[in-house]
Amino acid sequence: MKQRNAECSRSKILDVAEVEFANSGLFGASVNIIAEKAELNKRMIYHYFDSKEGLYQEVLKVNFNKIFELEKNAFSLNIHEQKENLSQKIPQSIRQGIADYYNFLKKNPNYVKLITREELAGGPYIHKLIPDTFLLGFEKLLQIYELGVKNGILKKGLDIMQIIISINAMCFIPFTRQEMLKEIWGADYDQKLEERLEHITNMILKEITENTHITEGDAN
Amino acid sequence: MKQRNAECSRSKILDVAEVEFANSGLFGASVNIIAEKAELNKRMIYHYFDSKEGLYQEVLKVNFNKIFELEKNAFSLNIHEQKENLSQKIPQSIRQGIADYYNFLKKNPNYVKLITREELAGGPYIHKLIPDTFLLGFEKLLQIYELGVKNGILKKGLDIMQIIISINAMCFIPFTRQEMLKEIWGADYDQKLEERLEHITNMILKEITENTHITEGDAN
Amino acid sequence: MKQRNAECSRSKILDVAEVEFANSGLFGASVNIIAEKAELNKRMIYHYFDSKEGLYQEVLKVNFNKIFELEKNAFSLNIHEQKENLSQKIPQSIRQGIADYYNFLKKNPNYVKLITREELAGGPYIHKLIPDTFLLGFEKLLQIYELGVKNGILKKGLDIMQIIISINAMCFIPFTRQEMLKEIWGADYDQKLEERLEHITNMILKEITENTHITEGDAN
Amino acid sequence: MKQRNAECSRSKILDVAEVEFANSGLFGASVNIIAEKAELNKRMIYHYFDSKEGLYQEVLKVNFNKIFELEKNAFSLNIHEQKENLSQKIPQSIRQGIADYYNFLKKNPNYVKLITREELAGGPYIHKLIPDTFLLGFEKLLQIYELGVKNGILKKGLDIMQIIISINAMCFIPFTRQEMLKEIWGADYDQKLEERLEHITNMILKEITENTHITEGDAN
DNA sequence: GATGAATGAGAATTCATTCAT
DNA sequence: GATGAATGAATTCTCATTCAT
Repeated sequence: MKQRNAECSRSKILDVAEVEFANSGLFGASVNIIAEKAELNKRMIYHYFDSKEGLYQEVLKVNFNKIFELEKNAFSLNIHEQKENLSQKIPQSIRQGIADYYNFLKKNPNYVKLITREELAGGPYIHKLIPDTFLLGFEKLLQIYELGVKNGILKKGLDIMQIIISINAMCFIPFTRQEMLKEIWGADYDQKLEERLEHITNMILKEITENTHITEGDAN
Repeated sequence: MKQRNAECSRSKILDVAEVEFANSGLFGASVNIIAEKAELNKRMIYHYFDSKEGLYQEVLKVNFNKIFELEKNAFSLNIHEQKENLSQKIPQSIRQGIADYYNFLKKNPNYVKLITREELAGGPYIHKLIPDTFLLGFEKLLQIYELGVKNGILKKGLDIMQIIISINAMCFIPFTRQEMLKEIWGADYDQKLEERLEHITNMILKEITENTHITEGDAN
Repeated sequence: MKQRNAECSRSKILDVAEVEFANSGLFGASVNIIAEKAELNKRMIYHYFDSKEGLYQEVLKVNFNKIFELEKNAFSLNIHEQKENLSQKIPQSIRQGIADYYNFLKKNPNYVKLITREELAGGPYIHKLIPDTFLLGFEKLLQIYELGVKNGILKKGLDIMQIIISINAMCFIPFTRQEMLKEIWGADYDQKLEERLEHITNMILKEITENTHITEGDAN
Repeated sequence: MKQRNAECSRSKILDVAEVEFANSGLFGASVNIIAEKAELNKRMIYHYFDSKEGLYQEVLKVNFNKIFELEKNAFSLNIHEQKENLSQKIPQSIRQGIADYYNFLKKNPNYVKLITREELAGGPYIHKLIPDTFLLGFEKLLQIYELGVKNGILKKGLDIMQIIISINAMCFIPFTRQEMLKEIWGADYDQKLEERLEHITNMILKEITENTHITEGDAN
């Protein structure tokens, strides 16, 4: 395991670096500590990633690939389906999309932290690649919204970007403040985290669907 | 005269440091650059604040004082007022409380960034002082909620903490991703920022008030 | 002397660095050793010169300034003097110019070594500043040669650049191979070094003057 | 077949290393770059030469062997030849010796650079092997000089070492400053290089032969 | 014979900090 | 109060070299 396995060494460094960069930032993280925790010689970091910055960028890239992967299946809805189903399928698709996203973040809290840190710094590394990080995972929601409006299922005239921003915000925050919430919620942490998804979904569906459609309550 | 200079130097350092720490973090910020931008000798920083960490803590403290100041007037509602007004006053108070908070963040984006960075790092400096940073500015909302429930104005059984967390999240996010939004929204930035407050308020009131009460639409 | 004297510290570093770079080259020299020998903290090198390379360039600059200073007085000859003196004055001026140059190199063997190292490496630092390092100290010789030819004192049709190159070569070599010659010549080293100037001057004057003019032998 | 490859690898490394050491010095040259340029694995360098230093010494050795080879035929003059020919043969032999040496350097500029770098550093590697690098290629000149003096062809009382040093200097310099001269002389470079040999030879012969003997002009 | 992974020593450089004036 | 010189520890990074395959 430890001996002479390039792929293993490389990914070990990446894993450790992800945690360090997420928790301490590009500057706060130390190459020395990353090497130590990866149980590898410091030199290997430069062997595989050229520089601390190179490693950082690779960590970002790996994380983006994860979300890109998610995006492929996000908000799946066959637009050509029969109309009679839409009033159920559209809210269901939104509900599912938010859940997928939220659960992705729950599994990848470092993704949240890395993105947030990048954004705080003005996004020196991402913004060239990804102009609008809010849309990551939500590209298809724009089409679904239009479809929903056309069929009288979703409210028209909404600024859908504001809604996407709010979804992001509400889904991100338990992971940007993970440490604190773990302490505050204590044993309830896992429970509260699950409830939070329901809370977010309800708020969003209430905001986005026409009042005549019943969208919540049946999920619990 | 000299004393005034001293005061001026001190606050100049604080102002510069706030920006640097907000944008670059405790480790990313450089004492040299802070001194340069403050147009003062590096030595002065140690004179007034003992260390970089000392300066950082003072910056945090200054920012907390601002929000404590806000808190004094937040969600003002004389609980002993006549009951017939409550159905209007409670939503109005909530609306006002969110607006005050949001406008405070708009005026103090560094506050947002500093808190967020602290939380990302696990809050090594704040958590001893402030166990729950979500409550900053929202202590009174808990009481108002209970009053609202007792009077049948607000929905009962809500997890009010989830709602406070969501207010925080939705209000914070335009300032944690300020740079990106400035670029994306361009000339509309100010307009969108104002609209966002309305968006947040509507979502929260819709979530928190009983359906029979009309809470939105009359604010514009 | 050692305490808090910027000028002194700076020049101490320069002096030590000159020796180190001359003997070991830009890459062979060590910042650590330079700091040690200068009895100063390594950090000061970066304080005053930004980088090892910056220090190296400054050392070159200092050495060029020395030769520029020499150049001002080199091959002094008032061209408007009466012609009857020229047959003596021109050879005398050449003799003096070579002697000044040679004695300069004797006093500044590091100059020789630094230039030679630069040239061996293709002159990455000098060539932008000084396209033709052979001419350093010999700019005026070109005019004197023309004057001498016009007055029938110096041979016409000579490639004066080849001669300047040869003067350079013959004057440089005892200092590029200083260590070896010190060992070979032993106690005679100083004596031989003086004789060498005579040897060079004689060869050059023999090459450059018309045969009818007696130019050597009266100098000893 | 494989053995041939081995031989090829070894000499490829040597060739590349010669260039690198000549242009960048022992410290400036990088084992990595040598391996890259030789299109071989770095490990091979250690396989064949044990260490960077070992490789460097081998490069020096190879270059010395070249000049030793030259020396065998240098300044060829059968001392027992009839005296009536000596007045022609001795100058001719000197002329030939210088030309051979000069042309050797022209073909092996790296030899020049390597030796010069060694000397600049105080000759840590050569001086144990070769106490007097000036004599490389000129051992026989000492005997020829004595023969010339005895026969009244060469000036007596000359310090022949100074002359050998000057030959070295004048022959070396176009290759220690090769890059610069290529730029300055441009298209004339090859022409000037040839003329330089004539220039050197004439100066030396003028210096060394009795005035009564005509030594130049008839060689071209 | 050949390769790429791995290493430890040491390089240059930067940092926060303190001293002397 | 203010300044620039000086410091030592730690940082990032590079080097020659060795190991395992």
